[in-house]
Amino acid sequence: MENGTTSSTEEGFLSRMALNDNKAGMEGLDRDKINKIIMETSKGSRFYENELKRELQVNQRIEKMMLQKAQITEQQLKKAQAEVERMAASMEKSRDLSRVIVHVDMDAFYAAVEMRDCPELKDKPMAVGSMSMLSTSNYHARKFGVRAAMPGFIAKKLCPDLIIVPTNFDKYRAVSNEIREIFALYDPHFQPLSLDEAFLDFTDHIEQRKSWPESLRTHHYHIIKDDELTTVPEDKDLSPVLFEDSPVSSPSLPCSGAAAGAVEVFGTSVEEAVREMRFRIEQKTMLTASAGIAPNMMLAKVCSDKNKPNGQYVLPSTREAVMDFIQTLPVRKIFGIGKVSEKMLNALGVSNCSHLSQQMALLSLLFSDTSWHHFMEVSLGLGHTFIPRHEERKSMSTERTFKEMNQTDQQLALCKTLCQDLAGDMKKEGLQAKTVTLKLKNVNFEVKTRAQTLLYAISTEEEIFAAAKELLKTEIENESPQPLRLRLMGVRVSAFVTCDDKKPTQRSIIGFLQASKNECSSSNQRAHQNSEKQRFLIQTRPLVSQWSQRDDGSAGQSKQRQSEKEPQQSFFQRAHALRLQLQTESSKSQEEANGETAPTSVSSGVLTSKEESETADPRKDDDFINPTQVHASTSGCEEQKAETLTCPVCFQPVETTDLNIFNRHIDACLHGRPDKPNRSMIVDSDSDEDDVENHLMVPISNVRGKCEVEKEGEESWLNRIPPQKDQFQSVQKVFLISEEKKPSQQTGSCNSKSPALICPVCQCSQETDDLNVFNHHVDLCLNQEVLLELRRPTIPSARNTNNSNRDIPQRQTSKSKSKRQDSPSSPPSKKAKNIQPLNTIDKFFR
DNA sequence: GCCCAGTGG
DNA sequence: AACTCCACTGGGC
Repeated sequence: MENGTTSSTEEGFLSRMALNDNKAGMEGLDRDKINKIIMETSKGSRFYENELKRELQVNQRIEKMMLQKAQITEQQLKKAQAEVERMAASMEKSRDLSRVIVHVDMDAFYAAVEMRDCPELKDKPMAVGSMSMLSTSNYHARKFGVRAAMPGFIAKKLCPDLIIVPTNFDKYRAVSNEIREIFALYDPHFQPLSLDEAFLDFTDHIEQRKSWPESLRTHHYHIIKDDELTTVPEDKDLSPVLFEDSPVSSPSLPCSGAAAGAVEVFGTSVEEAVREMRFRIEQKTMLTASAGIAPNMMLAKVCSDKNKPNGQYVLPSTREAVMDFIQTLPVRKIFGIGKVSEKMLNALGVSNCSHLSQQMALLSLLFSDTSWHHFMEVSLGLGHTFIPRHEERKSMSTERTFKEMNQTDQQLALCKTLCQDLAGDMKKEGLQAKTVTLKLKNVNFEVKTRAQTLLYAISTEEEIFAAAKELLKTEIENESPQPLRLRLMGVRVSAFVTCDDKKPTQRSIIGFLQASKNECSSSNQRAHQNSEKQRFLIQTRPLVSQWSQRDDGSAGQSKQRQSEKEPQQSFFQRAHALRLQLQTESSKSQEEANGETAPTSVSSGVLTSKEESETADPRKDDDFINPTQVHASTSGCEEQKAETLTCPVCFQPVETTDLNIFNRHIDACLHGRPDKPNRSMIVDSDSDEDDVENHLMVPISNVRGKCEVEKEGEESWLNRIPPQKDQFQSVQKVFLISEEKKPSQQTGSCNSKSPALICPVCQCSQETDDLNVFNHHVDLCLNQEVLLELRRPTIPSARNTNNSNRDIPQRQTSKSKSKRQDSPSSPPSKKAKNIQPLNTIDKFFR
């Protein structure tokens, strides 16, 4: 704790190479001895030299930071302290202790699987991997300092008797599927982090479990017979104890002798439920798992490590328990704080979480807003209280390490092979990408990446290689006349644009609702399937609102927003932005009513031969918004009277200019007449999330210069928002473009079966798979919880102060940024009691 | 959009 | 003699 991995600085530096014993089963090792062996084994290698270099860079970073620290004035610190306290208070208000989050983690997973399948290994130190890298080790080996992410040859030095078993991922995947089946029994929306761990939300299960009869909580012991699991709870004995020094599996169970008919009855508490889950995992796979139970994900993750292996730890859902727990927690235990961050924090005298809160003012001046906000949450024991749903992958890559390769032809050939592999993988998932990135590592372990974004999406080996080859050639030329001396090459693709229905991957409502603009809208795809009529492609442009920006990973800020493409907005961003928009509009509706914002006329304008010819172009797949299209589509618009708005549900004009009223009408339509065919139902009786999305989008478009267009019996709305008039700089466009794509490009559908739906606002599970009903519920939640808060007039103005500058003198800037970030819960709180749910949303957005 | 660095499994 | 592969995030430019 005191000097974690930095103890071996007697060697000079290289703390980054020292043993990281921050892992279960590695307590009380002779670190100095182990580090000595590690260093001696590594010294002089190119790898070591490179690590030395990187260590130096980190040290320079720290020096720079200390210099900054030295320049901080008392006054600045004071001011920062005030800000920190304000922030802490507002975060405190967001504390939600009502959820029961569980993190499950298999014990030494790969190693355990191998030991199970080869019992001779059970008593021996073993690891899974190769001489160059280990994936994991058993607890026996950990005593020697052998651990995951350590090269095998070093491990062998530490433990000459170590047995290294090659990885067998197919086997691990199979076991993983087995345990996931069990996870799903407790939370169908569990979130896997890797093959062997997952987050589960037990809240609902616990609630239901209360009324379960004993029979539902009774489980049989299984035994092994002829290499097969049977459920006969008799005779034989099964002792899947993998770790000699770990408590006998489930100490509370009647031990394995398992008298005839051995059963175990589990209680109704959380602990019992989790114990039951672990019991089932063990019975099914003969492998043990550990679990952490806590009110949020951050804490649950830490807790699962607490009683590893084969144990569990409950952190009571009280503020006191949480705060006590957090105080002594080493910062390195926090997910996201690795060796570099730890070292930087250590340099500031911060090694555990109580230091974290003590030094928060200082940290707020030295770290980025995102960083110190995260620190702050950690120090308060806050974390995500609901589990985000699985999202679409963002990139796909393949890379290979090899002996020095310096021949150009070899390098090109390898590059081609990589592209081939990658194209194969992309095909499996039906992906098309626009960005190709080449990764190179030279023999000195220096890594370079070179990327190129194309105007259109690609997927074949030839296409990828064409881009990768150019990147590679450039690097070769840059190096010439010296040869490029490589030890690794990789190719990655990203900026995906397709959506394929071959893989009905289990996606959450959020995932479904996520609009990747470049994707074919599946509702439209379905529209094509369902009606042989001309297709419509509804295109959206990103809504850029301050708040919604936070969603895309909190960082990218403008990264994605600035680019004209890939908005990747979540359903929530949209809903949020919609409310924002409605709110603004509502307050301005008077002015607008007098025609100042004459609706920009847009019309189907349709599709002209030009369009049609464009569809033949592969680029068309991008569905990018082409100004000429926009323009073309404005030709035949009919302006609608300012006094009426057309309801996208019932298609009736609503005589109002008050957008709140209008919005209520829409809600009423959805709610009061769920059976009435609405737009989404027309498009697709299978009603998927994109339809919901469209429902949400349409009113937005109507809000501003609305213009209804009729085309072949289907309505759509097009509009343009003059950005200069939009105080949020929110832009929402819906374009109507005729599509004549080849069927093969259109048939994609992002799945259709709705999973059980959980409202991201109130987090209640909604007993419906009707997305209109669900949407209505979300609408209500948003209305109640968000709209009210959004009415506060201070929010929009924060936008203008959006310079990101983290120098200390610019504290002001940083503050306004942070103010913006926590604005949902900052002071002006006549709605104080509404703050809680808002912060939940806030979390969601991160 | 490009690139590097950090993190975790 | 020998230090992976993959995905993602954040920040600087």
